[in-house]
Order: sequence, then C-alpha cells, then structure tokens
Amino acid sequence: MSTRDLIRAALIDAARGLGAPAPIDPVLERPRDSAHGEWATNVAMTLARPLRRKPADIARDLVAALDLAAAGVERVEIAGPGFINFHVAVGTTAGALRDILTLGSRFGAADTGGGCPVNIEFVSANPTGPLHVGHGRQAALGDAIAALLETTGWRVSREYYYNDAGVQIMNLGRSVQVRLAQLDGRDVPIPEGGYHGEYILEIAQRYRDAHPDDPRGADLDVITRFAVAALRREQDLDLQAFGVQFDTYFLESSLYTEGQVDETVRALMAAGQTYERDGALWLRTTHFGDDKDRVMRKRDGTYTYFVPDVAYHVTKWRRGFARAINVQGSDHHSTVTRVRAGLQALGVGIPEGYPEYVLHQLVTVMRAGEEVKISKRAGSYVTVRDLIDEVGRDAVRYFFLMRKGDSQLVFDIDLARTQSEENPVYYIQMAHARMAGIFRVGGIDPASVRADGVDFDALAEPEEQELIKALLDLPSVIAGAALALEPHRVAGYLHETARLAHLWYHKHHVLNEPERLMSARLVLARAAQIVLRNALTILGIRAPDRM
RNA sequence: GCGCCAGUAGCUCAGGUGGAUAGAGCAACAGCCUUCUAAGCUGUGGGUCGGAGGUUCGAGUCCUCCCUGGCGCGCCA
Repeated sequence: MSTRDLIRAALIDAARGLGAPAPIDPVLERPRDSAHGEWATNVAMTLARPLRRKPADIARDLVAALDLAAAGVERVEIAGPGFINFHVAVGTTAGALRDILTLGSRFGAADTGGGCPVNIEFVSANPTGPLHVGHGRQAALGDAIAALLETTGWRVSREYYYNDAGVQIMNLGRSVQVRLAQLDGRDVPIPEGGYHGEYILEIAQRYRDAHPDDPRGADLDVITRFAVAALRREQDLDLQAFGVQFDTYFLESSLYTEGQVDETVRALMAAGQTYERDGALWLRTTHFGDDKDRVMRKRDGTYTYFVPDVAYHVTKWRRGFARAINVQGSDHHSTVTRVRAGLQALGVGIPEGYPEYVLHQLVTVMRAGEEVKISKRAGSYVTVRDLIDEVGRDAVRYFFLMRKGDSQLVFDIDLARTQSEENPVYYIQMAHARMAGIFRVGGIDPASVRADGVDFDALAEPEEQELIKALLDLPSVIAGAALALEPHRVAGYLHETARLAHLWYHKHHVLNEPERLMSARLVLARAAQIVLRNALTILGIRAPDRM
C-alpha cells in the first residue's frame, strides 16, 4: 500500500470516528508549495458543513486520532483555514522508487478499464487528398488517447472510417479525368467541387502510364478507383511516417452493400420516430435534444449523410464496443447531437452519451511570424507530410499534444525545428538521454539496477525529493488524463518532470560518488529514465538513449 | 438570431473535476562549462485571470447576463 493510500485509509477511519456521514472520500493532493509537506487534504473543510463544526476543530480531532508513524509520516500539521499537511520521511518517499524499478514499462498502468472493449475512431479522412494538419492533430490525439486507455486497462481498437462512394469521390474521379484531358491537349476546366492540388496531376500522369489503353481518360469508374487507391496508399504512408496504426478500416460503402443503412431506416420508422413531409422522410431529432428535426431521406430518394453515420455507430455498438470515442475537428460538432439522437431514437438501449466525442479546434501553422496556408502538392492546405518532413515525427506529435484539444493551436515550425533548449521536445528527450548517459559512461546495464539494499535516506537533497515526488505521480497523471481523454496533461507532466531531472542532473553527481550515495542515485536515475520513457511512449514519442 | 469552443504575463499556453502566495515556455536582461551531454543550469523583471453580478469557509475554476474571437447552424458531406 502506498503512503498516500495509508494516509487516506487512516483519515477515513478517523472521520468515521467523528461521526462523519458515509461516504467519506478524502482528497489527497500534492501541495503546490513543498513546505506544506508531501500530501495535504482539505477533508476537515468539506466535513465542516455536515458536522456543523469549525474546520480547524475537526482538523485537530482528526489529527489526534491519526497514527501514521508506521506509514512513514513524520509530522502532521494543521495549516491555513483547515488543511492537514503530512510530512513524509525522506526515505519513505524515496523507497517508493522500488515500485518503479519493479514495474518497469508497466509503471503507470492500471486496470481501470477491466478489459472492456473501446473503439476509437480518428483521422477518417476521405481518400480525396493528402492528410492535412487537422488530420495530423487527430492522429496524434487519437493515438495518444488510445494509448492512455490501453495503459489503464481498456481493450482498444483503433478505427478509420472512410467514405469511398459519395459525391466527393465522384468529384475526385472527375478531377483526375479533367487532368487527363488536359494532358491530352484539350482545354477542359476543373469541375465545380473538384480538386485542384498538384497531386491530382500526378495521379493523372500515373494513370496514363498504367493505362496506355485509355490515354484520353474515357473510363471514369476505372479512373476513380485508381485515384482512390493511389490516395489511400499515400495516406497510409503518411500515417506510417507518423507512427500510427489502425486495427480496422471501415468502408462507408459496406453499410449500403450489407443493408445496414436500410435496416436502420426501417428500425427508426418502426420505432415511430419518423414522419413524411414535403416528399421527404424526417427524423424527430427534436425529441432527443436537437433544435430542429432532420431529413433522413431526401425527395430524390437518397439519404442524407447522417443516416449512414447512425448505421455505422449501430455497428460499433453491435460489435461489442461499450464505449466508442470519436476524435474530430470542432467543425463537426453539429453531428454530435444528430448521431446520438439517431441512436436514441432506435430505442435499443444504447447509452445517451454514446458515442463520446473529442473535438479539437483548428490548427494554424506559423513560419517566420507568418501564417502558412498552402503547400505545393495539396494547393489549398498544409499537409501532415510537410510538417513531418520539416520538423520530424516526434516534434509534430508533441506539438499537437501539448495543448488542450479545446484550444486553437498555433504550430510554430521555427520553434519545432530548433534543436535546443527552446524546443520542449528536445528538452524532454534530452532528459531521458542524460539518464541513459549515466549508465553508458558508468558501464552499467540500466536493467541490472536493483533497489534491494539501497539506503533511500541518502536521497535527501531537495532536488532529489522533488524529482522523486514527480516520478511517483505518473500513475495518477495517467489515470486523470485517461479519464478526461486529455493527453496534453501527460505532455505538461513530461515537461515538468524533465525540468526536475535536468535540475537534479546538473546539481548532483551520480558516478564516482561514495557507494551508499551512488547506488541510491543510480536507482533514481533509472526510475527517471523509466518514467520519462513510459510517458513519452504514451504520446507516441521516442525516448532516445543519446542525442 | 441560435448552438459549441475559447478569452490568464509582450507572445504561445498550463492551471488533474472549487483550495493555501495564479504557473511554464518563448521573448528581454544578468550570470554559470577541469567531473555522468552547455542540446544544460541559475537569477531578475513582467498579471484589473475579457467585464459585471451571484453561489460559500474559499472562485481563474461553478451559475446568470454582457463583450470579443474561432467554428457550426442545408432535402451538401
């Protein structure tokens, strides 16, 4: 049991002794100021109301009832309006490093999810062009959220949904066809809604090489399939370069060919949630929180886009995913209500909040103080590949993850490509490399470092105590980030932990110190290496041993 | 007009789900290399947390209204 758990349990006992009503759930936090001890609780203040007593009096009685010597608590004090601060013995705090070494790559993991299957859908770009920076943010976010959930015990499936049959695909085929005609010397304009990027021309040229039988581009179906395949391959390469892998690619067309769209429509009609008006079929989404009802089937007999969307999410539910998380740009937020309304209208027991959404705001790319809006290949937008080529995969990942998804994100290319202290990615990776460097120079296999017999009282320097506390916080940071679906918390934690590691490294020496000190510091260096690596891994960033 | 998100240091942003004196990076200024990476470290300055009310022991955080910005509001996808 950790020191924190021991304190918590003792507090619950003591509070019960004072007659506090159940459930008692004392919050234990790291005080901002380390002079306030290793742990602090505000439980006396939260009990003031139910017990109808002053917080300070409750705190005094609680402290009197606590016996925490065995837990390594040296001193308990009451401070401010009723906080109870716990000062833990140096060796007790440091002794917890043992767990980090023992658990290794599993330190920080939990089994909160209990193996429950969860589907995470992200990127889901239509195969009509290279991935843009927004897709990059989704890829980084989705992959990190997936890793967070895996680490906390969920069985995660990464899924990519793409539209392989709609109007946009038709426009893609036509755009390539027009480029073919232009290559053939004819003056044909790009159609309304068509794609203008240079990549369309490239595809046309490749099509011409691959189909000498059709130099004039007469067969639109064949051209379209060729273009889709080419772009899917290209997107796969982008994702590969970014280090993202999917378990499932789900084709929108399969919803039609396998009858799920029709089935969903019939089920909604049978549930009495639809009506006909003006020759169209409507869904009563207003019954489920929408501000107006939505058309499902247009007058021309075709379905609006959200019908296959609902059918798609029915398949997620049926495939056994009790949780489904969609990572999308905030420009899709209007679909949230609609999809959920459709699922509720079916009345088949799907929870109201299904699926969950992680919406992110837009990305602005800056270079030399100017906004970058276009790339040569894509024409109207900056591609993920541009960023990866320019600053490297690790920096791209970190920059996309260091901000909360709800915030608009400014991607500063100049900062991301600096290889110095100014760049947070290098700063963090450098901290890891420095820990690794200690073992390399010392000729010690880091995996051989053991905590047995180590005198943890030796780690008494303030920089050591601060670093140790930060390292031990990894599990709770991961748990919080996983619960909130917010990877940026891990990014912030990494930066702070790296700072403490640099500070310690700079001020104190490990090798060639007296045996008692060196062996303890080797454990600390090893623990720091493990924690930095584990946290970086969750964000999909490499932890190099040297730089 | 309605909805979602945001507004915190000159700039970019954190502030785990109400806690103690609001933080970090960049930028600015002043320092530190005979020892495991100076790709690093130390110090200084810098704030009406958009505004006004409210909730309570306690609000950057929760509620209401207003202001500003981004996105969305189709029988497009």
